[in-house]
Amino acid sequence: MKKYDHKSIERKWQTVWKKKKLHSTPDKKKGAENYHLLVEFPYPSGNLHVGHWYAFAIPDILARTLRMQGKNVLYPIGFDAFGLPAENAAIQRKLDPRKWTYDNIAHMRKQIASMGASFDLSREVITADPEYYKWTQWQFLQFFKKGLAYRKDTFVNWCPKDKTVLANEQVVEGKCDRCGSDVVQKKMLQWNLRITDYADRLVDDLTPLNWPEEIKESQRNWIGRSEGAEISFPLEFEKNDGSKPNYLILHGYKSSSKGAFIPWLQRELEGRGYKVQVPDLPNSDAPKEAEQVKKVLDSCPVDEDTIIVGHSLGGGIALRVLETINKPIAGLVLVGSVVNVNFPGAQPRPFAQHFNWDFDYDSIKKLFKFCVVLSDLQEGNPRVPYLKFLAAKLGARLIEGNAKKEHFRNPEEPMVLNALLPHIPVFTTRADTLFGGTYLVLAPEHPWVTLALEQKTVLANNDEVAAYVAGAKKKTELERQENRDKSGVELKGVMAINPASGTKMPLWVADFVIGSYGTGAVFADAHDERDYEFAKKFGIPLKETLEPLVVRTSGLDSVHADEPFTDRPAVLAIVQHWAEDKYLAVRYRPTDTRGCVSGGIEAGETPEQAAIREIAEETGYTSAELVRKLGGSIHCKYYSVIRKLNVFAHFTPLLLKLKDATMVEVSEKEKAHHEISWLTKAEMDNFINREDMKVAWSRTPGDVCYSGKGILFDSAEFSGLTSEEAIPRVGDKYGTRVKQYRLRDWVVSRQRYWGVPIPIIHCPKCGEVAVPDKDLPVKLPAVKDFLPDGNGKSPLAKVTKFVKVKCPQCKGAAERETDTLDTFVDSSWYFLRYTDPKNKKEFASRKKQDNWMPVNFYSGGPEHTTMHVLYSRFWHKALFDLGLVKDAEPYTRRMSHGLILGPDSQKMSKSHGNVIDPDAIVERLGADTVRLYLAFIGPYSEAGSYPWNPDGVVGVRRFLERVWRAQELVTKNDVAALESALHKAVKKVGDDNALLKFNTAISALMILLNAIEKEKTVGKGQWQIFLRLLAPFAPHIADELWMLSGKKTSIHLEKWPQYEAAKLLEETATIVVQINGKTRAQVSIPAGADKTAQESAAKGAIADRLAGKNIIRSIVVPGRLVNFVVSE
RNA sequence: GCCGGGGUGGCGGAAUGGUUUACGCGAUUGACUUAAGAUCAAUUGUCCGCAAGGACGUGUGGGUUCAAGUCCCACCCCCGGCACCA
Repeated sequence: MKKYDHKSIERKWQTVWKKKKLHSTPDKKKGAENYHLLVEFPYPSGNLHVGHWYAFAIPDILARTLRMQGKNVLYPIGFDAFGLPAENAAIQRKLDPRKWTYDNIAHMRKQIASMGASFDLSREVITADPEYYKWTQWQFLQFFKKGLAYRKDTFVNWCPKDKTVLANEQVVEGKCDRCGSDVVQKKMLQWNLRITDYADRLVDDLTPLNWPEEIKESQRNWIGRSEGAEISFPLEFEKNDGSKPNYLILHGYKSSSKGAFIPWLQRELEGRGYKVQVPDLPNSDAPKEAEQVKKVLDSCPVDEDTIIVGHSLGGGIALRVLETINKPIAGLVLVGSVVNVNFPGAQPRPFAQHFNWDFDYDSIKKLFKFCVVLSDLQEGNPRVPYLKFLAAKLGARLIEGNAKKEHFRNPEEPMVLNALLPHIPVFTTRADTLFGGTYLVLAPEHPWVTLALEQKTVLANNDEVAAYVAGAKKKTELERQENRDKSGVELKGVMAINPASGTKMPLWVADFVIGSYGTGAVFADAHDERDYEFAKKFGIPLKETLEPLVVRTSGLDSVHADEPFTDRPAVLAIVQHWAEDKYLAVRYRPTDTRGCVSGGIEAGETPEQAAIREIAEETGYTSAELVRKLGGSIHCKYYSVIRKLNVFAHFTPLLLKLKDATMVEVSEKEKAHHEISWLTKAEMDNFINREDMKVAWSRTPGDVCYSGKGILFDSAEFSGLTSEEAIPRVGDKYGTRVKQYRLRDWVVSRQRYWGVPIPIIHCPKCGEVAVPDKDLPVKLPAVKDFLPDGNGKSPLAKVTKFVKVKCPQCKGAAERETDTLDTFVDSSWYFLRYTDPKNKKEFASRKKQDNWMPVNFYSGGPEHTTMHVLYSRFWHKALFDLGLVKDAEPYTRRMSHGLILGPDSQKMSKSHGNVIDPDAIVERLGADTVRLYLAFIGPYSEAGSYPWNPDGVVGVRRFLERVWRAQELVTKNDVAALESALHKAVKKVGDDNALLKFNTAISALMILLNAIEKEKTVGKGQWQIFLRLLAPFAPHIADELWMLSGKKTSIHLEKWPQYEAAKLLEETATIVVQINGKTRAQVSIPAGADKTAQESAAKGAIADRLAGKNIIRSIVVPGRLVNFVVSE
């Protein structure tokens, strides 16, 4: 027999498989169900590491097993070829990123081939191929046309070193995840995808998916949905003379004081006690500026508290009125203001000649304290850009949104009222504490703060606030996170009104409130730790509106569902020692309740009397005296084991102190129930195991914040409700129910060269125009200089030939978008391309997709379980909504594999010097050994981390050597003694492979080989079954031994062996004999012996031990165990 | 802090409520060998004991059960996600 020569065997079979096209997968195979097994395609970094082996060679075991089991398995691979490293190589080593990438791919293809994996290489996909990215661009454009892709001026993470924008996930603790530089915030126009529109579906659709909870949970956390209410807090400005603002409302062209929203607005304002003037302007159908302005000046008094509101043409009148009277007013609000006839794109209007549009913006600007321009986005050109221009000229706040009816023509237009009545919208998940809200806190970035600071006159302490806001903005995200000491400044001269309680609430600005979450403002109350801490620090009054309610839901005293509650007034008595700094700890034995003395208040008793009585009854101490009451009531629902009913207890928590050790005798019953000890404060913290007692105990040092759920008081009609009941009701009454997400829209713009060009043309006339399908792909041009230009533009911006184009719509001069797409876009749909990789007309035909979608099983690394999986799920849903794919979810099953660590249990890295080079191990021990070792190291189904053990690899190599030698033991006839072991192995390997528990499957193979070696012989048929079990794990040696055993065709075309249930049983069963649950002996009995026989055999084995003892009971588990329960 | 997953020999890990530690590594002893390596055979949870045997043992403490790594309760620790998120 030759030696086991892995090199020649592996080379030989890899060549044979390739030649026979063993692994190219047909779209359909007769009698075989299709199965799409997906692994994350690699980035072509240039070298295959152990992690790649773990990611590719191990799922190959499943692919091969399923194929033998009759499935038509697609196991595809490709390259995620765009990305920063290629560009860095280009910059640092003056290499062409294209060449660098494709050379790496060529090298990695060879390395991948050395694994002996059954990849269908004919379907290989490379994201940097124009044939691929043509469809990335095409899909992006479908999203663009549907409004899912949009450009927005946003604060983005800017890495000053890489000179590029980073996605949130590329910022790790405030630093660039690539170079470690501090990330700064910079405002730039960026392409975004509206993933937030899909947030709800991305969360909800997780529920039915049969994925590990871990992965679903990380997706949910990343999306961070929370449900609550948005509540508005109206603002009131403090004026010395107590005067209020008054309003002057000017209607538009062909309108009147009864037009559009005006009557409604007038009612709303007057209902709030404001004076409102609404003049009817003369000749509204054929207006003249001078005439209308004169009417206003003559009939409408204006003072410094006046807010002038102009709708449409009334906006122009308002400007002229203000310019003419030339004295200070409170504010100016322009609602869909008339477009200046001279503005580019303005339409000719009949009244144009009677108006003069030459305003002195600079002097008008000085006359108002604030100015707001309302713009309805439905109006489009030219109004929307004009209002942008106008707002800039006036230094006004521009509010863009959607009116109820275009051009604010609905009878009710809330946008207008909201702009007139300054108010702060606040998001809360705890509307139940609204009545206790005593102040508001705004983020330093809050738009209202920005507005107030711009006006300068709104805040009495403008400079102080400005300084605080500037300081907060200067801090990086990291600094804000690190410094948890609360800081803040009060906004003086303005108060908010609590819409529920009517309380006046001071406003504060503080950087613990996050500008980008919710509305960037919170209402603060006594039942939130942060608000509590902040209020204590700055001396802001608080108001409690919640008494704790604890419902015991675990343990013997957990409430019984569907049973009524009996109310019970009670005391919780915390008792101090007379001399030491210790407290009386009571353990109530029947329910293992550990805490303090507690008990009901009898009729006619005060809580104090009840406490003193209970202390004496339970513990015997009689000298207790009240120290103080520990805050308000604590409510608790639990099941009373003694009284056998649900109790709703209302505890009065008291602190008492014993004067001395005087005691009376405790009744036997109480003694049996209560275990008494004296514990220090720290010991008490650990001792108490019931939430209600913990709440009482937490109050012993004094005033504390209770942030749990409870029962409302001082909350009008909501008093007496529980938090759960009150949250939706209060929210509905004083606000609207809304959902908030941590997830932000996906910024896909990258100011980099080596990526997919964004197929958009910017035309000065037509705006953002999609590149027509016939011009796709927009090819990435060759460039010489790969450095970003430092202004936030990609190197493409320097390629004039690329940039200068004609607008596809108006044929005028236009410019191309020069940003490229985030590589997460490339990898959001690659698996679809595998189904139809050569299609020139579509990214993949629906028919071909149907063969392989949804993916049956997606195996990947835990590092991709949040972002990549989330992005590709979003992408797929967006395609689904466009009718381009048939499923709303791309992956039926997703699993994360673990991480292979270096031999020192550290992450493999050059700096640690612990990198295992798979090529070297393959050279020395063979690919089969590496595959087998990695499969054996631990369960593939769990994302654990496993250190590489060099001795362990040698161990599995030893196993393969033994397999090799075992071919000498093959004889003609099957060996009966091996049948049971063989069939067990067939079952175990089949079952375990399906669950990805390759480690235990291999152990079953080892057990079988051990049995073969013990018998020193194995039947040829049995041997060939063993080889088929081995084939998925060690495909090369298995095929070689298969051939040596006399077969002519590849083992990988064979069927998976079947096991016979009857043959799983051993001929003799080993029975464990126990006495009182302790193992005392083992007996062998024939398999299938009945219970009685098993029992009597067991008795025989331990006859001496049973002598003189009384067998009360015997438990027989057939084929396994007999347990005799005996008494002495 | 919230959520999720875990905690079993010297190590990686096995274990439908039924012999804890399968399988492998390592270690110890022996055989072969001049020797080493390779290979083969045996031993290998801890403690007590000359032994037979016994006691203990799956993070800690309780509980349910004839029987608990597994089920229930409380707590501790480790890993992962989120985090001044209202």
